[in-house]
Formats: sequence, C-alpha cells, structure tokens
Amino acid sequence: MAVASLKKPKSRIGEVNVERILDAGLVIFSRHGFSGARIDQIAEAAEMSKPNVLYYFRTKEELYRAVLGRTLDMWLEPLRELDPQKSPREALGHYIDRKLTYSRMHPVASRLFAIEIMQGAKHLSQVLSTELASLIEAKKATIRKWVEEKRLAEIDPHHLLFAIWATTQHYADFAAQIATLTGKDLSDDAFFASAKAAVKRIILDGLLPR
Amino acid sequence: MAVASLKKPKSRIGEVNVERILDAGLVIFSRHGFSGARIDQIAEAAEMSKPNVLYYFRTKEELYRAVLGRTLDMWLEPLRELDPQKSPREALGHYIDRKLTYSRMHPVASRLFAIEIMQGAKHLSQVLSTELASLIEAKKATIRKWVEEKRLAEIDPHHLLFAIWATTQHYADFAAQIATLTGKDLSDDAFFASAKAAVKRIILDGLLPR
DNA sequence: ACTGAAATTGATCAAATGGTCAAGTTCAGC
DNA sequence: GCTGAACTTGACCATTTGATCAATTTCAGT
Repeated sequence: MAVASLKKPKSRIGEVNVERILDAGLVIFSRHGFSGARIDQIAEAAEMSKPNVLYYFRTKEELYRAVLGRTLDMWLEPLRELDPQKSPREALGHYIDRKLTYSRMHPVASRLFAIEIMQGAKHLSQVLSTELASLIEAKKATIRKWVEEKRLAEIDPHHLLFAIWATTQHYADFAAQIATLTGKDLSDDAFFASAKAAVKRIILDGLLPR
Repeated sequence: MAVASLKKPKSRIGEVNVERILDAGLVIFSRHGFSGARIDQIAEAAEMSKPNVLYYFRTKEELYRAVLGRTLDMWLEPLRELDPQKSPREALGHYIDRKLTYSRMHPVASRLFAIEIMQGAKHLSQVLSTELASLIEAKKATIRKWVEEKRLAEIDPHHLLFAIWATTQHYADFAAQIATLTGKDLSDDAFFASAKAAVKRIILDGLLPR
C-alpha cells in the first residue's frame, strides 16, 4: 500500500473490526464531512459501540486520516497504469475507462476525496505534494513525449490530466445533480456506457466536426 | 433574482448587515461545511456578535439556505447566456469563458455549491429540480439542433453540459490540488489564459490530431 | 428633542458530542 | 479448563455550540 495506515490490529477479529469501521467511516464522513460526522453514527453503521470505535482509533481525526488514506490509494491506482508504450488513443482511452469505472465502483470514496480537497486538503496536503506529485511528474513526461511526436495536440500535460480527472470524477461527485437532471447514475449500464463514449469522444476527438 | 431569499431587512443598515453575514457565511460554510461551520466564526467574520447574526437569520439552517441561494443564482447565470443564434464554436466558447471566469471570480461560491451537491444536495434539491431543470431543458434543445445541423458531433446534450461544467469548475473546486501540483491558480493571469485555451481546445477540438 | 422600531449584546440554557474509564466478556494458546 | 491479552460497553465527564432573552443602545421620522 502506498499510503501508510498506522493501524496495528492485534488479532483477526481486530482486523475485521478495523475494516468495518473504515467502511462505516467512509460512508458517514462522505455524507456529513469531517465535523458533521458523529462517532455515534459511525459506530452504529459499523454495528458496534462508540467506545469500541475509539478503541481502534484513538481520535476521530485519526480515523478520518485512515479513511482518507484508503481512498487516496484507490484514486491513484488508475494513473499508475497509464502506459507510455501504447498509443495515445489507447492509453488515454484506457485511463478514462479506469477512472470512470472508479467513479462507478467507488462514488462514495470519490466524493470524500473531493470534499477533502475542496475544504483545503488540510488532512492530506502532505500526501498530495509527495505521493501524487511524483507520480504526476512521471506521467507528464509521457504526455510531453506524445505531443513532441505529434501524436497528441499541443497541450499542457497538467491541463490534460485536469480535464480527464474533472470529466470522469464529475459522474461520481455530482451524482446527485446528474440524478435530478437525467434520473440516472453510473450504476445504470446504459448510462455508464453512454457516459464513457461521450467523455472519450469529447476529450479525444472534440465536439466540432472535422 | 431567480432563487428567492426570504429575508426582509427593515432598514438600510439591516440590508448592509445581511450582506455582511451572507459574505461571511459563504467563506465559513465553504471552509468547514454546514455542520462544521460555527455561528461564532461567521459572526466574527461579519464583525458582529453571535446573537446579532441570529437576529437576522433565525437559525443556522436559514442562513445556510440563504447563502446557497445566492451561489446558485451566480452559478446559473452563464448558462442563461448560451446563445442559440451564434455558431457552436462561438456560443460554447463563450460559455466556457464565462464558466471559467466564474471559477476565477467566485471560487469560494463554486466550492460551497459543489460540497452541497456532493453531500446529497439536501438543502437545494428543490431548486435543482425546478429552476435548473427547466433551464437545462431549454438549452438541451439548442444543442440538439446544432447536432442535427451537423455543426456539432453526435453527442448527448447532458454529457456535453456535464463535461463543460466539470472541466471549468474543476479549477475552482480542486484549486488546492492544482496549487500543489502547479503552484498556480486562476488568479494568475497567465495560468487563467492557458487553462482557458486548454479547456477550449480539448472540448471543442479534442486531443487527437486531425 | 421625542418616540417607537430596529439593532445589539452579555449572560445563560439545553442539547449534542468527543473522549475517558472502570468493569466485564471473549478469545487464543497452553 | 486456565490465563493473560484483546475486546467490548454502560455510564460519565468536559466542552462546544445553537439558540434564547432581557436589557440597553442606535436610528429614522416627526
């Protein structure tokens, strides 16, 4: 695992409980934010008493960081796969696939991560500037190479990555808005397929006729 | 104003205070979320006592809704301008301009709005499904017409709008992440210009060479 | 200047909530 | 079965915080 979680459950049952708490924490924190989440709620969602939650995580803050660390690991994974060997269409297309699948499979984690960043990333600025920054550095080189080889339009790698993150994460992060406008979300197979096709078309080929 | 705020300040000084409170509320709510924000902080930011804040807004919730209503009005404005008479390139380009300028001028409002939606839009689901939904309905027709006239690639209007919202709002909403990766934000003239050019290029022309 | 409405706040309350603790229960290894 | 460590929780504490209120000050219109 890339992002350390400093937990040390002493037994099998302890590990299971830590998992249960992290799962519950993800749901509750994403729904109410750090301050809005109550340990009571998390305990209830994890089906155990409040003091027991505090037995595994000494403070609410410690639990929150643990939950965040987990989501960040998942968030980073698709980018690691971006393959310089493939063609830009194939590599970027696959990246969009992976990111959109992430939005589909882990919308709650996506939202928690987003909310944390929007509120200033106070709890993971460390990780962002190390873990993420170094991974980005490597991928930027790949994109620049493609541009130099004229296999990609002249574009700043940063803006390219931002555009892909934005469009793909939008389907998880703004699911509530999308649901009121379309009545659907990514769990719908057809909607997932149409979203994927649309994002790829827009990002890779653009809107205007050629 | 499109979204009603039910306030009724009885005097000039009252109006001024309501403004001060709304401004302060926007900052504090966006920084800590609804539950995390304390009326104390808002009062301090508005330079008045806590009971005085509650004098103008009877509850924290009422204040929060008022702040939200304001941000939503600003959020809707650029879309209203989307002009069916212009060419797709001109109209959509202008829309991207306006949305990106909004991200530049009102990043805090953008984040508050985003956080509210991510946490389920509990406080504005009403407005989303009426105000926003009807505006979208009108604009969808415009986009469909462009597609029929072959002046736009075959694309679902919803996905097109989502892509523009996502890419433009991303610069405000994820400013913290962008800052750690690039060291810049939209207040930087050069960065604003490059972001604008990049978003337009990607959305309108796509990444792959023609 | 006078007057009533609007504005302002110190003091205070009641509920919510993060965290502690002592006391018990369960479990793995012997 | 015994034992010590791991686990579990009801009861409780201290603090925070949304909201109230009585009392005072400021303001606009006459």
